[in-house]
Amino acid sequence: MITFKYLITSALPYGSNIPHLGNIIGSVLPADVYSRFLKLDGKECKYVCGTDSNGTPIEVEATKHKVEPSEWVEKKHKEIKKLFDELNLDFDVYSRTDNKNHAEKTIEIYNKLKENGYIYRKDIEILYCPKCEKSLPDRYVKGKCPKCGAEGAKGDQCDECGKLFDSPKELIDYYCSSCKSRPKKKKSEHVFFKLSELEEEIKELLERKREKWPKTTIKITENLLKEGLRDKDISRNLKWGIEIPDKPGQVFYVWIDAPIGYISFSKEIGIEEWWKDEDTKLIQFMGKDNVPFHTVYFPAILKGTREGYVEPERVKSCEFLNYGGGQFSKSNKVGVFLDDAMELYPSDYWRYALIKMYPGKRDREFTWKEFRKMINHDLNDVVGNFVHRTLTFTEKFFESKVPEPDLMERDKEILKAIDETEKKLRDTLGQKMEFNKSIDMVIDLARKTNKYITDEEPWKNKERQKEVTYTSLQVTKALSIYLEPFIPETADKIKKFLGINPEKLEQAKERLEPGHKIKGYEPLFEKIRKKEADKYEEKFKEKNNEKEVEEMKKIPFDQFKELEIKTGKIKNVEKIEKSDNLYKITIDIGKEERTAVAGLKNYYSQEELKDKEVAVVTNLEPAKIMGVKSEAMVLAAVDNEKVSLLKTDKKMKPGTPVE
RNA sequence: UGCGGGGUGGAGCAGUGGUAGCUCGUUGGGCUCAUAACCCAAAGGUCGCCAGUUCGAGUCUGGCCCCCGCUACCA
Repeated sequence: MITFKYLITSALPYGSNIPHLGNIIGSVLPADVYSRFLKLDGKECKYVCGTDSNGTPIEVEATKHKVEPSEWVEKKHKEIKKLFDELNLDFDVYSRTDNKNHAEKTIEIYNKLKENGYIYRKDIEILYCPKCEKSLPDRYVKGKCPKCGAEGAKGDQCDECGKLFDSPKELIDYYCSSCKSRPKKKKSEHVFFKLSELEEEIKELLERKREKWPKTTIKITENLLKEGLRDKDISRNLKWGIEIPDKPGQVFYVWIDAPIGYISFSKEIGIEEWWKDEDTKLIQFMGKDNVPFHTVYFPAILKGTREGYVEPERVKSCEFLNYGGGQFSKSNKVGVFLDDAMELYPSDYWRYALIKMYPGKRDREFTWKEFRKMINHDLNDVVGNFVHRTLTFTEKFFESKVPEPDLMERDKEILKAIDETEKKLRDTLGQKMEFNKSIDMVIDLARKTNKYITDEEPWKNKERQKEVTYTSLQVTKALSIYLEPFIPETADKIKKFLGINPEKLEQAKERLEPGHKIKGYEPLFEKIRKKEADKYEEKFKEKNNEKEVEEMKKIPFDQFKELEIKTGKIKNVEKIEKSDNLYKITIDIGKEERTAVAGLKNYYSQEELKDKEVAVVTNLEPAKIMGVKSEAMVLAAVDNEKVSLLKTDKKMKPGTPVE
């Protein structure tokens, strides 16, 4: 019989900040539950993970805090590791991608790809910020969205209207997001990976795994393949990252090196060869946004080495857990983060609630109300109280010893339910990875037994005391085992109460011997009061607002002076074809006339605008918007619903400077 | 724009052709061993809308309306 090796990975937490609840339930927690379950079932299983320590956001975050990226990552990595420890995530290795071992592995794989002809170079045009002295990835360029006119649209996509940009240069008045100055265009030679040549192999991979991967994973991958795979730019003009050996000054794109972390971390614990062992089952956990990297890019890279790496057996992706009507956001700090969480409640509270909320099928919302309900009702009332009453019976009726029963049909039914729960667990958790359902099965066992106790009334029916106590104790023991993958601290507590130390899933079927003495007990959980939950709801709402204020950046006066603002008189207004909101406006600014493209159509009619005297920025770099060259920018007060042009309150000559 | 997911009693969800279910909440009752807990019962749904297939549809088909997500660096 083949003994499979189970290699569990979860998407690497990104080291720019502390993960939030969404990050936890998306990857590290389900992977932990799963690997704990496999280990409990006696499988050979390793869970590898680590901090993704490279890339721009970390560099940006470090700069913001005036430290070196290495220092920043060092700090965050330690914090994250400590928090994960508190959450009882049972990694076999939790490393990081900014160590030597990882860099070597990445370079080794890159060299293999190069040997096999999958690497080439090409010139591309990038944006470079002279002030920050660095090139800007799309997301770090901001500007006004040419479609909806929203300010602060990111270079890859406008958050307001969803418009996608091929290049951040499509933005009106684009600027560097960190220093607000105007980036310059620059040519740069980049390294490309011939992903297109591996398209067929990836398609074959998908076909092979069609039965095994979950539906969402398949869909996302199919979608990607439908559009056809394009070669991938794998280099970045950054300092912080793994330097490309034959391309000094450039580092690997983080998504190239990050998944390689799974391999390099495995190496650290001496199981690198699992990656080329056909008996290895690679099981990967991640949020849905990470799927392409695990079903397409990473497998393509591994295939490109021609070294027989294993394919992912299962790629479990999860939908998003949202907060306050939107997504949790690392960059905007919306929602509850792991450090907040661990300060407030015990690890098992979070583990339980998050698993229950596991967004397997659709996005879900984290609410404090629901959190409180889950803890108070499921954990406290059902599990906690069940264990407590069972142990009380044992103490009161039988001097803390397991009684010798004379089992009736009803008792046997409950005992049978213990064994059935194991089967259900294997199915819902082991096979189907339905996290929320699987923990429900376990809680149900306690629920069912609670009902049985109430029906049998052992406090009244003295002749039934033995059987009911015996049976409830067996259930309690089973719970201490079944709960372990989900809420290990609680499971351990119950084991201590009972004075046992089972380590395998099958042991749930072995009964506690009559005469066995229990060690003692205390309440397992404490309820969350309504006031408390309400307070936190308020608190984490406020947090948002603070953040917005923080984002307001001060600029030196000199920078302001660089802007040339003048009064101008609108001469002519034309609609721009195919545009929802744009006008082409001709403005008299004194010595000359300028053309401006402005998003005003939804707010002003052509007639209203004509002959208006307005404030105009006249020294912006011209930008082409919807095919029209815009050489000036009309200033206006902008709200979500209203837009009001700025104009002088006395009559001024067109072209008068504004200071 | 394209793609995906979803719309089931007050809330959160399960349910892929055969009497509409679970947890919470509400109301009433039981019990009093236990952490004001536990147990029972009731009320509450024309399963988003329309048309079709079928002996029979929440479940299949077509159209429509809403919500949400993804669209290649937020799990």
